[in-house]
Amino acid sequence: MSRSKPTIEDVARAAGVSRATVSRVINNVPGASGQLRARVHEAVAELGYMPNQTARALASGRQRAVDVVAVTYSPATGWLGTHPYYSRVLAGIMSVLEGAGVQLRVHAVGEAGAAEAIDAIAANVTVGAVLTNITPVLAARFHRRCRRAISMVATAASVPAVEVDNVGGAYAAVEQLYRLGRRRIAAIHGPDASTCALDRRTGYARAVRQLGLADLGVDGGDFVRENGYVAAGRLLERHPDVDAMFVACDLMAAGAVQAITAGGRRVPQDVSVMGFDDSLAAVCSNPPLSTVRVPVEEMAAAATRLLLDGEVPAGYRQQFPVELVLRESTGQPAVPSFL
Amino acid sequence: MSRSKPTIEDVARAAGVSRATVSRVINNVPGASGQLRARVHEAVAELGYMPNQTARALASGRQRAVDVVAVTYSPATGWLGTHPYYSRVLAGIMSVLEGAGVQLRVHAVGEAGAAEAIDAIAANVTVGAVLTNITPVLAARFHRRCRRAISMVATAASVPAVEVDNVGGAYAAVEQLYRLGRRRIAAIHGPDASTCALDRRTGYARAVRQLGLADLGVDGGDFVRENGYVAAGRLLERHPDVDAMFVACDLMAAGAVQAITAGGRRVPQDVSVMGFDDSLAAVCSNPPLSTVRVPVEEMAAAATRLLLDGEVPAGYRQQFPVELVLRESTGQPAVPSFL
DNA sequence: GGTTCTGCTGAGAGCGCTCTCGGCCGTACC
DNA sequence: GGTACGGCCGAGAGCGCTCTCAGCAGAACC
Repeated sequence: MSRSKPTIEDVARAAGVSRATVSRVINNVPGASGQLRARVHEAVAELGYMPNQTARALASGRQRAVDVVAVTYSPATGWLGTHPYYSRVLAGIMSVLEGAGVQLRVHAVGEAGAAEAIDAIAANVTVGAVLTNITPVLAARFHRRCRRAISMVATAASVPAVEVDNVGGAYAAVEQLYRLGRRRIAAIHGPDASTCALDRRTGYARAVRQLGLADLGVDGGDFVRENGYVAAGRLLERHPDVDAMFVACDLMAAGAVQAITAGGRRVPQDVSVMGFDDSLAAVCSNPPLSTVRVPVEEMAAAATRLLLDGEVPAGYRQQFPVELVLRESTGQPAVPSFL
Repeated sequence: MSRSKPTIEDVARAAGVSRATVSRVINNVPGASGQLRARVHEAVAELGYMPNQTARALASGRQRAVDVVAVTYSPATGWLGTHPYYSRVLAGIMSVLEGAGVQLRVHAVGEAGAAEAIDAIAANVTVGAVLTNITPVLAARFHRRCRRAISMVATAASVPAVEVDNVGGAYAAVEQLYRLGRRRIAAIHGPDASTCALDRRTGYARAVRQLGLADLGVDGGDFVRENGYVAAGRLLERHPDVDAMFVACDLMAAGAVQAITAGGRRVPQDVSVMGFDDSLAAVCSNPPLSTVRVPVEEMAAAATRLLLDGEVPAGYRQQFPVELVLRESTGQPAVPSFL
């Protein structure tokens, strides 16, 4: 006891009461007189006692932790360091967890051995899990093992999800470029593996068809800036008359802006650029990016709240609105929108 | 048993062995014959058994989790969502934890009640804690409660830390601008509460003095882009002949670039800009930022490895090198450095 | 005074696992 | 044959806590 941390037993002995009473006091449940309460509090303070959360979790059967599961497909360094999306997810979850006495656990799952890792995580879920960047197959597997889960994008039909109208957002983005007088509106698409990317591609295709424009879409590949840079360069080479680009995510759009200006064209005068997400990359770009705002933080917060409220019904869906955010990359607004 | 998850007891019964044997098999420790091993594995597979990590942690006395503690001083939304630094810390930790069977727990601690929160976290540390953005007082408190801790910046003398030569980095940055022919080198400083910011300020001051230049430093405030934008605007107004800016962090530098170009000047021709950190903001800016690279991921990874190796000696320091990364914001390199 | 009721309190049985310890058996050696 | 030894295996004691349940006062009522 002198060396290791004091346990509830030590407190009980010091206060001259039973473990049960100490437990009642520190958990603030009724059934202990004011007198004993004071004695216990005194002993707690004196010993510097802090309850062992692990033991508490085991005994009560409920640990309070939300798990974030991110599947990483790229090499290794991946996900968190490189894409602002994940930070936003964590920030959204955190905002709900603060003060709720619930921990946040982060799991990165490599592609190899993903199934086993998923199983292990699912088996140890407590409050619930927020699934990020997960394939439908893995999502379904997780949900089969553990119902307390919700995905940040629509995946397998059974898996609860918060989602956003990617098709409509992309459509609105193209429409906005059209409204600004652009007629050669190209697109840089994201990876086919991402349903978000596919939906945004669909929205673009639908819009250009509806507006009677040429489909100038190219594959950009993964959601990283470099790909946006390369794709934009290729695009300008192939179609020098392009006057606008709709890019599948802000990070790629930031790369596209760099490529466009590096090639001697001006943004937005010669080529307007529209991103998607409204992430840090959008406001760090120069000029700042007009973009389709995806309320990632709000979505993650909502998902977390659902988990805290209990099991989420299978197949549950909550749709969030997207919103056009106009900054300078599509034409000078009256006042810079970011001040 | 039919409803709830199978326990080790169920597996033991199914395999016709004792709990101890099952434990030996699933933990892959010697002392079980190949025959029983097979039986147990079979039973595990059949029941879909997954060990309860909480019980395992309690029994063995060692849970395997690294805690990241971030103190948030700003309003609420704060830290993770807005500054790339934290993502990099998490990414660095993750890279070490992957496959080590160690969890990552994230704790955001508000300014109010920080002391209590710190105590609670310290009492439940297992592998150790990585302290981020913490004040010396809180860091010392944490370290007093729990030795298995390491800070991402040098704080109280007793608290182990990984650190970087901010003074030298700032000095080198200014020197580089000088070497490029700049003579009116301004600075946008970070918040006084940050020791990093103070050190970078010192490095700047020392450099301009040494080089015989005017000290054109202004306070930018917190490490956010908006502050960089505003400060750069103010700077250009006050000193229209400024031909370079050394900015305390990339995020602010990205804002500064926006303000400079919005004011009709060109980067780097009219004003060179040098950031600090080499974060996502540096490569998303346009033109991409020359910056002082702080190897945050490597530092976080090293800190994590130290914790995994055991208790870190009080007062431990590990210095990491900074490195000038030259991109276009200080003059066109031969080839774009980011391709 | 006897009964019932209520409110505190502590004993003790777990939660699901790890890990020590001792028993048992088979082999080796004298 | 007797002893020593080493490899397997299971019994059982925890890990630090929660929570039920029974006991025991003291108050209230007839």
